Amino acid sequence: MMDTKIDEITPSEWDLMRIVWTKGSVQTGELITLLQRKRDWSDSTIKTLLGRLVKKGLLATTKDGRKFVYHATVEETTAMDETVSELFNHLCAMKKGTTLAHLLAQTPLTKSDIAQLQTILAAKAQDAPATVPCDCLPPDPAETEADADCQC
Amino acid sequence: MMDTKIDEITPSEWDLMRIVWTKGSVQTGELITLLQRKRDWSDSTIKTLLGRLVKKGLLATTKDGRKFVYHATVEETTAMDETVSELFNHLCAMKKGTTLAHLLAQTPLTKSDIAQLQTILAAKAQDAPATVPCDCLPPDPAETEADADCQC
DNA sequence: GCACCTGGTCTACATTTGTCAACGAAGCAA
DNA sequence: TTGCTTCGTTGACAAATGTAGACCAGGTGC
Repeated sequence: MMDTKIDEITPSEWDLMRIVWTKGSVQTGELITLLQRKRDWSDSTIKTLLGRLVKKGLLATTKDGRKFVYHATVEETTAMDETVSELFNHLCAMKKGTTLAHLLAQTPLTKSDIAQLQTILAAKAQDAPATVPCDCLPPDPAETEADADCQC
Repeated sequence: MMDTKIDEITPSEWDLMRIVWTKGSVQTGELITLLQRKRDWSDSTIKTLLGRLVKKGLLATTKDGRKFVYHATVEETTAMDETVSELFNHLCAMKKGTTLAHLLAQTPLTKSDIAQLQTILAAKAQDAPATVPCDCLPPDPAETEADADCQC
């Protein structure tokens, strides 16, 4: 049961995937044309990437005559969510709030996106803690629950 | 002019950096002790990573007697902001809102983080657009501003 | 029917990342 | 002072990534 490792999409692969997601399904030729408007890659390079994505299980193919038609096996939003969550997991818990603020400020959002975010925040505000401790230092097995060293 | 490529911190390096950021400055020994509580790495591995981080310009050293004391050359929040922004830059503009919602929902935030985010959203709500178009397809040079194909 | 495209597969090679072991110099402890 | 410990430096090697050429097979145009 080939579990697609969504969180291992490389930067180059994102460019490919985005085209596939947006078009729904594509054939090599079209993909190459589109991608070459953005990236200065040779046909070969794109074909290689395509092959690797199929091997990784992120793209699947169906035969159309003798050609392949590629389509994504995961939703774009799922991939985005997982990738972003994965990154956040590696960051200091205490500073995520600030980072999110930075991110929100610079991301173009629609009115309805904003409304949705506001709803979520309002709900979280209910039982939000006063502090979220830094989790950058691995816990000392020989230490009682007092986060001795963290200078955050 | 050695510009530190913040956005090229590898997962392993994040673990190292977080300790340095949190402690302010560390010596090899302490760093190794702390990291080994979390990662099953040999001393060698950690020393190599340390060396690479110095070479990348993310860590700087000052001599304390004959040992080195390592300290970060960029702030943790700066690194977090840049890395996260960088990732977001590769994602579909139209779907960022949903991804942010997902992220906000699952990230522990303090009351003041939430308040800050709410302020930002309130401000953005003022002149937020009704839609943010998908930017996954590279623009066709021969096409007039009509995003013909985007099925988003 | 033959020459050409188009697209799939293989091989290739440099760089980066994940992991280490080995070596050498500088202190500290006895 | 002699040896153990600590730390910095090198070299190494496998896997992943970025990038591309070569080659082969099935259609298409004429």
